[in-house]
Amino acid sequence: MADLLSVAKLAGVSRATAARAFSNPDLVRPTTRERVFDAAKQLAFRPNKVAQQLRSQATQMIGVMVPSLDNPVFAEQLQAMEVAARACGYSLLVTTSEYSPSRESDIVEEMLRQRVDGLVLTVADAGSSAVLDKLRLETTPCLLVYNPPANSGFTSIGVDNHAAGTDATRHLLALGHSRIGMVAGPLLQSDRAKQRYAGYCHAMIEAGFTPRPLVEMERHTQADLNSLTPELTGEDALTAVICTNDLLAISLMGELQREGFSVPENLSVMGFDGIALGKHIYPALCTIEQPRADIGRTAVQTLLAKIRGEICTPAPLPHALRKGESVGMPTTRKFKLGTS
Amino acid sequence: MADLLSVAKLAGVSRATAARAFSNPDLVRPTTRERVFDAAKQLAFRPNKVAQQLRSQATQMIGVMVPSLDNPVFAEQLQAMEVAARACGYSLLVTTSEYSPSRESDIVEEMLRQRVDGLVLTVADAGSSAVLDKLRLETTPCLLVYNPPANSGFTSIGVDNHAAGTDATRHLLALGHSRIGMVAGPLLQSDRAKQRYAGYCHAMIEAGFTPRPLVEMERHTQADLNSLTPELTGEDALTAVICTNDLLAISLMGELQREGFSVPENLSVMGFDGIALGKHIYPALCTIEQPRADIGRTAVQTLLAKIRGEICTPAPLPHALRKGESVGMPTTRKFKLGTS
DNA sequence: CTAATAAATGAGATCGATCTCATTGAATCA
DNA sequence: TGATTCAATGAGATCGATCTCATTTATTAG
Repeated sequence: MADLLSVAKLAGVSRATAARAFSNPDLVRPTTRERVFDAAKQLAFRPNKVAQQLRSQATQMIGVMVPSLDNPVFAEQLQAMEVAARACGYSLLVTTSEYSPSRESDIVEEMLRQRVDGLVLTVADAGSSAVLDKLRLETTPCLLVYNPPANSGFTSIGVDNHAAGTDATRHLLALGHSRIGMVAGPLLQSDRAKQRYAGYCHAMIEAGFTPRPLVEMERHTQADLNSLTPELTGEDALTAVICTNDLLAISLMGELQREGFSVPENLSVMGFDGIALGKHIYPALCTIEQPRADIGRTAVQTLLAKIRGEICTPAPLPHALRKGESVGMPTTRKFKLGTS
Repeated sequence: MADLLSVAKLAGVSRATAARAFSNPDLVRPTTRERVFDAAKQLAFRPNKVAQQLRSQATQMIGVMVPSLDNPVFAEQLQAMEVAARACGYSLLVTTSEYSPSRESDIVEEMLRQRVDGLVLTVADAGSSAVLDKLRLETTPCLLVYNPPANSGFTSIGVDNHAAGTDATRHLLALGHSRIGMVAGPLLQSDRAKQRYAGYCHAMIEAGFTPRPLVEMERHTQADLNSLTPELTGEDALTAVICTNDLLAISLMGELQREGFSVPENLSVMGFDGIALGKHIYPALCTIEQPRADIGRTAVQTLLAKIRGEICTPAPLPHALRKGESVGMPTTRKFKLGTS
């Protein structure tokens, strides 16, 4: 591939002049400039970013790490980040940790070697994370997304999970539910889930009810009806559940319907995240919508500000309750498992 | 950040020796090597990939362009690619074209400047694509995903869309359907959709029925019931529809149910792609499953082979029919729109 | 104990672009 | 016309790692 030197030779100028023709055209006499451009076109010259990056000590690349792109929450956030980054001339180096702390460390090390200008991470657990401990010692600007800011010492973009959990619960309480449960994925996903659960507890107690223990599913994104069965039978059977993410909620609804129960008549189901698909299924998923696009955009903008050396600590972004058909008033209609 | 030179100085050796201690340890006397490693640790030395890339003329980076990460098909493919690439020591530079041809060109140019070792693209229309015309003149290895290989002159990873369309249609025919329609997103998404439609026509004719025209929705991922209404009423109203992607199918099902119709009793709905969520909703989406993870993995492996200079033209990957509750036998149960 | 061979190391060039500083050339003024 | 100033350009260093080739040091053989 043609380099600047060959362009310069063909144009009969020095490398310096050829470089200037591109980076600082005003400093080059118009006729000379044109000769350089012509030469560049003839040779199909394409500037080498790697060389520019080495020289300028900046890559204009942002390293992004999310747990998994199989979950639309992260995919949709990434989509927004990509658009925002490209608009500012930055590229995204994308990796997935698959919720593995050791992979998290490897990935970040790799990205630092690549000299990304900044990092946007969603870690499994911001409370106790080897990567974050390591990053505290580094100078590369760094930002968390979705992870609660508490204790980590890092700037974090996301909603107030506690308040969101409270709001979700209050919504159900307002409809008359009192036997409300909460379902989460495996513990790994804990930090967000914990805060949401805390918010749930807060709302329950506030309303004079006793919070139930968090029910843990084995997978992040797939509900297992059996784990929930005990909570759905007996006198104080649940009338509503809140899932800590939408995929869990959607698959739970599916399982229920598949077993012959109906949502929300037998059980109201709420989700968390607000993935686009939730609106289109039937019954439409009632959920707490995180402004995913906003989060992605804000993450990029905040990080770029940090890279420029500006100090900025963005406020939590507003979440919103998205109503949906998956939640109704509590009914007396009894749940009879195994009768389908 | 400490560089090799400072490490070398601290260890009392030349840059060459310090470099060798890492890249070719056997050539360095053990005691010297240890001194270098110690110095590296003391200075928190972290090799600079940018410099290595410039020197070695290889970035170990793959440029990836997909239309949008809001569609789980692409997100899931990307997830698989990321895992496969990292396993081979490659990183992914990820971009989204948002189905815009001009953005496609910009992105590819950008990635070539970044000197990615190869490109994996899903273009809007492989038949008439400015990017592909440009890439034909380049030497950077390049690969299409999902785009049908026909005519483009590029290696392409994906399923046989024609055969898949035929299989989908035959499945419905076998259940007794004959009034089968097909629904697609806007024309942009044409190349895949067209082939699938052709497959549908093939199967219809083969069975002695007249294919219906392709119904186009305004959005890629959201069905609009009104556009379909004419096809659902009257004597020869459809009993089944095939959507050219799962999101379309899922939202169509939702719309139908929301209007008081039931799937599959009033209308059988099939999708195309096989996104993970389709299995969990109710009724579970009957669809043609593309081996997304396989596609991602194969794409990476094929591209890496190309980068190594090997010649390889992978066969189309096998698609599979995923049965689901969204498809049933045709019933005489009449469709009455506006009666809900 | 010296010559020959092998092992270990260093000096310097290279990848491609860009920045600083010096130099050339032209234009302006006295 | 000679001095002064500014525009235009070039030479060379730099970013950080690595490769080639030459040189030094250690090892073995004769």
